[in-house]
Amino acid sequence: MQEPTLLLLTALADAPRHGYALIQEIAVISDGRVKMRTGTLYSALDRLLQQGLIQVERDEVIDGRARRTYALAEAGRATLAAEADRLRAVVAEADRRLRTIRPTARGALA
Amino acid sequence: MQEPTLLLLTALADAPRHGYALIQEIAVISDGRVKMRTGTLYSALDRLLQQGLIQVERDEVIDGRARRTYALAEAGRATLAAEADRLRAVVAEADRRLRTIRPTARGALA
DNA sequence: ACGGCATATGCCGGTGAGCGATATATATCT
DNA sequence: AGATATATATCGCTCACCGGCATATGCCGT
Repeated sequence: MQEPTLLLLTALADAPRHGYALIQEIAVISDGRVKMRTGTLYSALDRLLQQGLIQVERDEVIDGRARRTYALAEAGRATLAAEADRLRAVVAEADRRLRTIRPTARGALA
Repeated sequence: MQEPTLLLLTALADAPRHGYALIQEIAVISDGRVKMRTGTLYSALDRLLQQGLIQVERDEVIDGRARRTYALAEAGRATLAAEADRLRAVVAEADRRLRTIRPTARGALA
């Protein structure tokens, strides 16, 4: 799973949201660093629907504009939790190794 | 940055290693879940060299077999640290949201 | 009245990482 | 002799991501 997908599932974890709201939510989550393009968003939503990780919550028309709201499915919830666990482990390992004194690297302290 | 790349940089964070050793080290880091293919490995190493994130530590011949050892460059160390920070934040956010009671989801408590 | 911005969804083509397969070569173990 | 481990390298396919484009409405400022 790549980061845009991870961010999408994360953005849906606490509440259902529609496409445009997801773009804004992801900007907030990533502290403004990630501005997801609609090409990425809607193709990812299609894919995640296909995989059963998310589901369509409802279709509405607000002020003449179509709005489709997506919700995280149970499978998506489980997938996100598993992915978070895996990444947490890798990040912890990276931190541990970055703090290690490097035995043979040029210019190492030891 | 995708996960194989993250794992490669992590595997080089504590000590320089050659290609084949990296495959094994990544299997250890990922608790046996990731068996990196040589196609992924060597093309990634080429790319990371190109980007200046890693460097060639030395070339040797051990028991008649060529062996090229790679080391994490300073830029790679910084990149890995930054990536770890970013991922840690996203994972924390995912955890927080997964623990949140969902306001409007079907069957939600509230 | 008109331009620009925000809201909102959707498609299309290019790029590039990842991956499976394949090739090559040596040493060791059975 | 054959299988397994060590070790590097290349090739072509696929697919997620991304930039760009298209479409449409509502709102705000001038």
